[in-house]
Amino acid sequence: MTPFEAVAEPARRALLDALVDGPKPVGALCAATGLSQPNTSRHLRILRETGIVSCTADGQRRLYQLRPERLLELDRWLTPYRALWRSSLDSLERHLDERS
Amino acid sequence: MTPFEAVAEPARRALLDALVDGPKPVGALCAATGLSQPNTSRHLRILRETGIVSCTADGQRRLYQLRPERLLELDRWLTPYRALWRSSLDSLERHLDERS
DNA sequence: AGCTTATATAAGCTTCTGATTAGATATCTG
DNA sequence: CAGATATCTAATCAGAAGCTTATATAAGCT
Repeated sequence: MTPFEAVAEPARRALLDALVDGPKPVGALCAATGLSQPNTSRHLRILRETGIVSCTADGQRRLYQLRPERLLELDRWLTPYRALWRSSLDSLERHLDERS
Repeated sequence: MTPFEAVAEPARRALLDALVDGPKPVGALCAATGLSQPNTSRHLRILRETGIVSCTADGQRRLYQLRPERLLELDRWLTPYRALWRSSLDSLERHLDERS
């Protein structure tokens, strides 16, 4: 799965957002997102197979951790569009400047 | 539809990529992407309803144009992750520095 | 007006995706 | 070992999404 598709699902974005401040076990992710446990596991698996998170066993729990490198693909894809909206911001600024 | 979902579809990314260098009519977008005409129209409609492209009539054709502002949402969402992968790049650099 | 080109829409089909329920596996604790 | 806890997997189902074919609309041309 592409990172684009992985991140398109709101539940998965919620999981990722919950992982920004460090690794967490599945239970904590259920609590943070309100997803059912099986559903959490399913989405975590998708994220894991996409390479966006990794997981390490910790006794009876599994700690999930962000592996943000793959999100670089999103960032790279955005690059040409960034240039565009910068230029539209610029023209907005020019417009405002002209009016002031 | 969120920009995340809009951009998750490869066909729609292809359409957007084809629009980076300026507005184009539907026919040109079909040719550029290899999508069938009805399919192109369908995806363009989704992009239009999401606010990522706009369209203006030009005689019998319709010129589609990027409206990249909504993609800013993607960029903003990426922000915290950017910080993370920067720090992992930093630690990679430190690692390489130590070895040199 | 009649024909052609450009685009949009509708119907139908198939495939995919997400949620739930139930059950399996493994670890911990007493 | 028995029971409890944490997590994963499988089965099932409903709804969404994409593609194709066929048709409609509208603008241009002769």
